[in-house]
Amino acid sequence: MLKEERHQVILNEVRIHNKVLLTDIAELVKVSPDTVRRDIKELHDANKLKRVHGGAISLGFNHYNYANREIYSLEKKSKIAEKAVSLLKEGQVVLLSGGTTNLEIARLIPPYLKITCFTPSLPIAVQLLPKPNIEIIFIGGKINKDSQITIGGGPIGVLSELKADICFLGVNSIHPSDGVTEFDWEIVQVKKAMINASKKVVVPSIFEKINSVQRYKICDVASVDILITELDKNDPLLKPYGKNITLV
Amino acid sequence: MLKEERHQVILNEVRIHNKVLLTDIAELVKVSPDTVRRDIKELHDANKLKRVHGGAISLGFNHYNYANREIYSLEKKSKIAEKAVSLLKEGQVVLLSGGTTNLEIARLIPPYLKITCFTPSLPIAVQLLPKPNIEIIFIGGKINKDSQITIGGGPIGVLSELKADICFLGVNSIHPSDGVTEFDWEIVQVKKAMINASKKVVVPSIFEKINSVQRYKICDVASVDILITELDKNDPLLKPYGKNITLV
DNA sequence: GAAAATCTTGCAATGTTTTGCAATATTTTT
DNA sequence: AAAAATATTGCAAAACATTGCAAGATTTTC
Repeated sequence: MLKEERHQVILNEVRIHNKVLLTDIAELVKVSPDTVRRDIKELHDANKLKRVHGGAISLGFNHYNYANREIYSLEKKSKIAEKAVSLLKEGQVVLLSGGTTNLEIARLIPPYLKITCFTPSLPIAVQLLPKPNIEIIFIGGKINKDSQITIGGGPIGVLSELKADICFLGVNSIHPSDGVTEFDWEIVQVKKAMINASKKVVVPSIFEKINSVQRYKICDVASVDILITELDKNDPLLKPYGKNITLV
Repeated sequence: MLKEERHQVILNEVRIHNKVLLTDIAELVKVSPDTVRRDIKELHDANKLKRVHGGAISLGFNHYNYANREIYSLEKKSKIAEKAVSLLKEGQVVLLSGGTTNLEIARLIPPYLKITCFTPSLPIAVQLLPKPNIEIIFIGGKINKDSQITIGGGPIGVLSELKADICFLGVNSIHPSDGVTEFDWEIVQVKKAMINASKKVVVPSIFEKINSVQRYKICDVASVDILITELDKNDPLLKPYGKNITLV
């Protein structure tokens, strides 16, 4: 049995039971306890579980990692969010996907601006709550705990009946020829529905972190109307995107 | 059982009851009192709880940040929420309306209990988020900023297709002859839909505050299966409710 | 493609942590 | 102040972890 396979077995057990006993795994996959120990040590170092005397337990119990996931890039994020907010006009129907950049946008939306915001993101809804002039419509469904957005048929159904003026689509990866991609299949489905549900698609993203390709495709670059980054719109790095996209 | 697990059990008990008896834990997890003592000592050193003679208490417990009256009502609320949580069984589909008592229930749901929670309440969804075994379905729609729950056709539509095992219905007023009443018409509609969407309706409420009548009617007392209050179930004040309702 | 370097795994010797018990001290209750 | 409950301490057995090592597998280098 390959090491990778054992790792998957261990992580799966942790996922199901929130813990594993070292001896149980050793017996289950028929290797020495030493090997399992080394496996657990590796997974611990990779921050996939917490190694403890006698086995390992799930990280899950105290994970509030969403809030402080990427503090260092906050400044760039604010810059992007400011540009994004400047696109908003009174009376618009705005669709906000999840993600920390969109959360920052939500934070910066002026409280006196009368708009309607649709979102499947729990933190974004909470962020918008105190702004008196913003009408919030939460797109309900099953909550994905990693991304803290709703996924599945529910949200997709709601989105199919919506045509928002503008959509801020938080993305993990964008590439001139491979388009917008994502690593979670269910999130891809929601984001596809969001694109269909909007007249205009805006991607606000830290350029440094997004010029990459992930497993599943959301859409072509051509489906994106506006790309907002921390860079100047004339920056040569953005040249490959310039033909079909408005840069901000 | 791993040491880390015991620690989680202890912290969870402290979270729920604001205190633990050393002997109770020893019996619960079936180890010697000495071991529990050592566990509590460790958790104390890690500043997770306060070690005291005979067991441990919650850190926040003696902070007089609240007015006395609020602490008083918080205690009642916790008492009610504890009773409510004890009704839950693994695998159930649970419907939680909004309100502070239900928020307290959400707080006390053990993180290792595998249940599915439907809720239209933003704070309750956020409260449930870190509990790894709970599947959260947010009932989407337009958010009412006062109550922080979704209202209108969206939620009512979703609820019409649901049959939950149990519904915790937060209420403002209940009266033996006038039934359950509410002052906001839109919230009434959602709560009516919740009652229809559940096999069993539980009303958890501070008795002192609810024995009153408001503008709009949600349902008769007969539609409520279980009434949970801070009072003993044999308290004469509850007598008028006793005929059709199980008191807890 | 062969040799060298690296990685993986199980074993054994040694070190550490965990746990329950018993004897003794301290605190709380009556 | 005595009785009861809880804490502390030291100890020993068991469980678990660490380290170094060697045999075999895999990858890299030439």
